[in-house]
Amino acid sequence: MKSSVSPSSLRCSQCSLGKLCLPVGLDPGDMHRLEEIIESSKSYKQSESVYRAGDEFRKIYAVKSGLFETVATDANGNEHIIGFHLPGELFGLDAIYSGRYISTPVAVTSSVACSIEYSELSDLATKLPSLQNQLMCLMSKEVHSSHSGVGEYTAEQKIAGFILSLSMRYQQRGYSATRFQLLMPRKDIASYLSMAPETVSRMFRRLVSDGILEIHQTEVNIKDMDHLKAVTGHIPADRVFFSS
Amino acid sequence: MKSSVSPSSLRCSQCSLGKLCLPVGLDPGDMHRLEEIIESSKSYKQSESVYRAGDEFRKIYAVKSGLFETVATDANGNEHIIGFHLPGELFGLDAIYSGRYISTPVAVTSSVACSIEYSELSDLATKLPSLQNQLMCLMSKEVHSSHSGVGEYTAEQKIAGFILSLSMRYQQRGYSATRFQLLMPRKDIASYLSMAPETVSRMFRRLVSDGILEIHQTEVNIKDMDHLKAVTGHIPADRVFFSS
DNA sequence: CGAACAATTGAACCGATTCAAGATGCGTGG
DNA sequence: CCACGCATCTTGAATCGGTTCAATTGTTCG
Repeated sequence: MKSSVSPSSLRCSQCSLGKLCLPVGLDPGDMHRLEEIIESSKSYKQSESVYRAGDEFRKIYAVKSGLFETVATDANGNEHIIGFHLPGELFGLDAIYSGRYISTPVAVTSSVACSIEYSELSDLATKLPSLQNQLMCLMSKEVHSSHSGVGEYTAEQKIAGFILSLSMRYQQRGYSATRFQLLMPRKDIASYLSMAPETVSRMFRRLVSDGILEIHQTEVNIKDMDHLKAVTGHIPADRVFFSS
Repeated sequence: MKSSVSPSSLRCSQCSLGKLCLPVGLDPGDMHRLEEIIESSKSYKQSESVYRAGDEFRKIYAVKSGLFETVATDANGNEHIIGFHLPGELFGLDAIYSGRYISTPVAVTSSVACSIEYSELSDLATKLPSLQNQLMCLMSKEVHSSHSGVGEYTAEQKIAGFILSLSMRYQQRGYSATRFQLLMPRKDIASYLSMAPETVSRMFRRLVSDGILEIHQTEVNIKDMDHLKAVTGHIPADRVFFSS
């Protein structure tokens, strides 16, 4: 039996999301059926949580505007930021396995998100192979991103990599790659990167004094992208891989 | 439209794999159709690689026996171990997104793996909703595992968590949870945990002198599981989450 | 304007790395 | 079967990066 999905079509070259924050690459008819199961958007005030870790998994969410961060509590009761979710990105996908959400998404600023009942999405994916492929692609990307941060990095490399990751993700969603807002507090960046807030400050200062960045309050301006990439010394989450 | 997939059935309570190293939970007929697309097993000698980072993505692989580790090269040319794959576990899933493998799986000892053409699996999943669900579940588990290691941990916690993770994964596959072989060299454990090989030795020594472990060459014996869990101080990859 | 919180800066401390040396295990050949 | 050589693992001491603690500056908002 010849496969109906060619290898090249497996590649998810365009995972950026339309205004409905869902994968594109579907034909208009399929897209319409997808839109039908998307629930209406909901606004979240600052510090408001979408659901709580431990809640039963039912929906996945897409950020429409603002910023969400996911918080997980470890066995010792310490909270860790395990991810930031920019407009166009999804969260809740990691709950499929256990059937319960493993982290709590919190709105960093006033934000808007929409949701999709996973069981309905799953059903629809059965009927629309291209949607199924998009979903697998999204999940794979998550795995990819999780792994790309692995390794031994200095505090400077982690900060540079963090800024670079935000830059690429904003760019992919159609925003500027060189100017954007750092909406999350320093202590949350610190938690996400597993370092002290003081170190975050010091590394920002170093990157600024090296002429790589400009930072004024929450506003970031990347002055020397090449130099920034050189500092990271690792494979960014969204980097195209090359054969070695 | 009522969903045909109830929320409870979304939970992948039994992700352990049968002798064919693929998800169970399929009815016999479906299982048979799945078996048909599984390619014959292949043996790999020590240090032999299954594919290379950068190769075009076509297949996913399941470990039948032995041990594989995946190696990624960062932008500076440094190699990092980003994962170990025990019998019954899959690798190659992170390549769906980019269409190319991002890491090179290497046999740590003489090992056996089988493969499945992803396009055929993807096609079949369209026809078998339960298979699609199993695939999503597996991917979700990968994301889950990747996140669970996030956070600031001491060298001792990382080593304890590593041993605990292996223990749970071996147990899930029907092996002993307290006695198993540490087939990978210390330097690869060190790379995986982002620490110096010397520190791996020191931490093993500490856990042994605390009466938590016994280690003789590659043989590990967990003497005090509760104490081991207490030392980790984080949420192991396979731990059932609780609401806080 | 002033209070409360967030971010920055400085100095001492600590854990992990690095460098160097010694021990152990293992395959090979005498 | 033992001796040798190589690789891996272990152990010790000095160094370094990041944390911690403490104090200051900056920012936001009632």
